[in-house]
Amino acid sequence: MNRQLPSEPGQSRYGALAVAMRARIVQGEWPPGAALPAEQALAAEHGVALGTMRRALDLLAEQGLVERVHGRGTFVKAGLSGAPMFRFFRFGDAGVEPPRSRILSRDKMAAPADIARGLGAAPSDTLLRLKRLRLVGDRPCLYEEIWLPLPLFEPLAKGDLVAWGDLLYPLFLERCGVHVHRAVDAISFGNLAATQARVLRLSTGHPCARVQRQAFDVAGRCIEMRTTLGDASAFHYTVSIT
Amino acid sequence: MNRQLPSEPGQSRYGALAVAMRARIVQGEWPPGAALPAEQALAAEHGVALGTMRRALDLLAEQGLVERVHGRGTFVKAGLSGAPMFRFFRFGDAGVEPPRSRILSRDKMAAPADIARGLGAAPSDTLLRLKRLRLVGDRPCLYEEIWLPLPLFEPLAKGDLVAWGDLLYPLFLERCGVHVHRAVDAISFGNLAATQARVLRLSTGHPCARVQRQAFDVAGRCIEMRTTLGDASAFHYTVSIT
DNA sequence: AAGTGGTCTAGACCACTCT
DNA sequence: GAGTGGTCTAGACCACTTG
Repeated sequence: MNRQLPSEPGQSRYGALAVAMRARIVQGEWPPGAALPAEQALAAEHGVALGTMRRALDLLAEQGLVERVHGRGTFVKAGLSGAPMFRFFRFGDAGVEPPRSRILSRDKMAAPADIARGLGAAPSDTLLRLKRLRLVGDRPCLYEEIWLPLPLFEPLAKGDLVAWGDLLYPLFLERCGVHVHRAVDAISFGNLAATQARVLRLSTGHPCARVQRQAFDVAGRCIEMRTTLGDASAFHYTVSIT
Repeated sequence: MNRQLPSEPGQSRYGALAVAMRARIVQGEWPPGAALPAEQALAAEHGVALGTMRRALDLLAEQGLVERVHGRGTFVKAGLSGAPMFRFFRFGDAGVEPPRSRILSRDKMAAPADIARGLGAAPSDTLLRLKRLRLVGDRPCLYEEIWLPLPLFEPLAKGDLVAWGDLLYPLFLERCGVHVHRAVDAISFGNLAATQARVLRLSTGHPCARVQRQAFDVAGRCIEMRTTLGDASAFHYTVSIT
C-alpha cells in the first residue's frame, strides 16, 4: 500500500517508527519490565509491514531500550542494575564477597560549576550531595562523591540511612522512580587529598584513579554526577578496538 | 526453493553464509580494499535469496570485516590505519600538529614469558623488539616497547630506520603484508623505571599510565604485543555503558 | 543510464516458551 | 496448542554513485 515517501525524521520509515516507539516508551505507556504488544499488533497499529516494524524494534534493542526474547516477547529494559564501578578495579579479595557501602555524609548545598552544568542545573541550585565509602570485606576500596538533582531526589534527603542497602540504583528506582538507563564514565589519574586518603587508609598524595560518571535516565536527562576514587595500582580496564 | 533446514554451523543460514564469506576474505580471494561482487551475484552464487545474503554481509560489516557504501559497493576493510594511541592521552599541543615517532632501538631476542604467550610463540623463540618514542612537537610524550613475531616481520629487522615514517601499521602492510584488523588495549597504572623516565624527561618513579596492546590480523592471529607508557596526569579516556 | 546498496512489502515456515 | 520472536523468500521501488 504505502509505496513511496520514505518519511521525515531521520530518513527511513523504520527509523521514524523507532523514534515514535521510543517516545511512547519514555512517556511510560509501557513501564520498565513490561512486555510490548506483539510485532504483528504493532505493525498493524502503525500501518506498516511486519518486517518494517521488526527493523524498528531491532534498532531499539541495539540502543538498549528494549530487550527481545525469543518465544516470550519484547520487553522494556529495566535500567542498569548492579554495581558496575568495580569493573574498573581489581581488589585481591573481590569476587568472593560482594562489595559493601557506607554513607559518610549527606547534605544539601550548591554544587561546583562543572557538576551543576553536567546535571543541567543552575549554578546556584541546591543539590543533594552524598559521600560514600565502598568496602570489600573490611577493607576500604573506593571513595565516592555523588550529586543528585533536588526536587527529584527529595525522598533520599531524609530518613534512615541504614535501610539503604549496598546499591544506589535500585534505591533510586524504589524511592524516586528513577531508572538509570545509560552512563558515561571518564577515566583519569590524580592524587588523593588528605581527607580522601584518610578514609581509604592511604597516604595523602597517593596516586589514584578517578572515574567521573554522568548517568542518564531513559528520557536522556542527566540524573547523577559521581566521582569515584580508588588506588591507582588497583585500576585495570580493557578496551577492544576495531 | 530451499525451504526447511536452518543449516549447520552457528545456526541460521545467514550466519553460515557470513562464516563462508569470512573464510573467502581471509584466504585472500578479495584483497583488502577491493570490492566484493554485487549482492545479487553473491546471492545467486550461493543459491539464497537476496535478503539472506544481505543479512550475512550486514553481519560482516558489524564485525568490521567489510564496509558497505551506498551506491558504490561492499569493500574489504583495510584494517586500522592511524595512530590511535593518542586517544588515551591529552597533551596540550596535540591536535595542532601530528605526533612524530623516533625509533630508539631495534634488536632480536627472546621475549618475557607473557609476551611470548600473547604472541602464541614458544618462550625460547627469537622475536623482534623495538623501542620507540612518540613526540608532539619537540616534547617526548609516550614511550613504547613493541614485540613482533619473527619470520613474519623479518623485512623490518634490517634496512634504514629513517624511511619508516611516523606510523607503524602502514609500514606493517607495505613491508610485511600484515593488516592489523583488531586490537585489545589493557589499561593500568604504574611508575616509570629510570631508563623510561629519562627519555620522557620525567623523574624516576613518576606515575605513569600503561597501555598493553595485543593486535590481531584478519585471521585472528596475534601479530603484535606493545606496551605504551605516558605521564599519568595526561591520561584521559571515556567509556559509555548501557 | 547503469549499477550499487537501502528500504519496504507480503507471506511462509521455523524455533522457542508457556500453559 | 497457541503465541511469541527469528529466518527466509520473491519481488518492487528508492537513493546514491559513477561513467
